[in-house]
Amino acid sequence: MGFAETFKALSDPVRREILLLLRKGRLSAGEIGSHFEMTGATISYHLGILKKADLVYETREKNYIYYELNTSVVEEVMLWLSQLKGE
Amino acid sequence: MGFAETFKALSDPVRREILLLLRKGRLSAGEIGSHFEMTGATISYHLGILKKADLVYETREKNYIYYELNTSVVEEVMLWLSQLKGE
DNA sequence: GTAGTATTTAGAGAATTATCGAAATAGATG
DNA sequence: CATCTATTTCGATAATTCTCTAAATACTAC
Repeated sequence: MGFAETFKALSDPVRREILLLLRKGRLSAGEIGSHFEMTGATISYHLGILKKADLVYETREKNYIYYELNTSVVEEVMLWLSQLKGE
Repeated sequence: MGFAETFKALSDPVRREILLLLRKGRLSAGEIGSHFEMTGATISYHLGILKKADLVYETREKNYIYYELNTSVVEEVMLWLSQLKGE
């Protein structure tokens, strides 16, 4: 939705790391979790925040939920930032 | 320093608003504060965070402390974000 | 339907953050 | 130096955030 949610979502190092992981393509919640020393519940919490910020979206398949980057919101953030420099 | 501090600094709506105010040029702490319904102490707290994140710098003059945008860090943030999209 | 795997939701505690009022610092001016 | 203005720092509190464990949901496969 608004920038508030997006910037908030980007402000956590775990969530930024998740976004970086997703650069190479979609991953299931479990695969994402395996990169961190945290419970699945905590990862799910972070994924929920990223999802609410529209930074990722999910696709359900079989037993899994796959997460994928949504770069269009990244663009919007960059646009917001660009108004700080020059113009 | 690191992105952690910068993104954290950007994650608060008051601080983002302060950055927008500074687009038009430097402002004293008091002038910045006059745009918000908060005590000077709180504004000072936010300015401290922006300063630590290198998003603003201060110049002291007379009785005042003026704050000014530091756009170079904004560039770095945009660079970080750009790695999420493309390539 | 039962059992098993993947993930989320709920509830709770610890840590961090935003805010305030009051006191402290810095500089200007009489 | 005494006082006034601008700003920050301190100590405390309320709110938010991150993390966990345990329980719930969703889907698969037998």
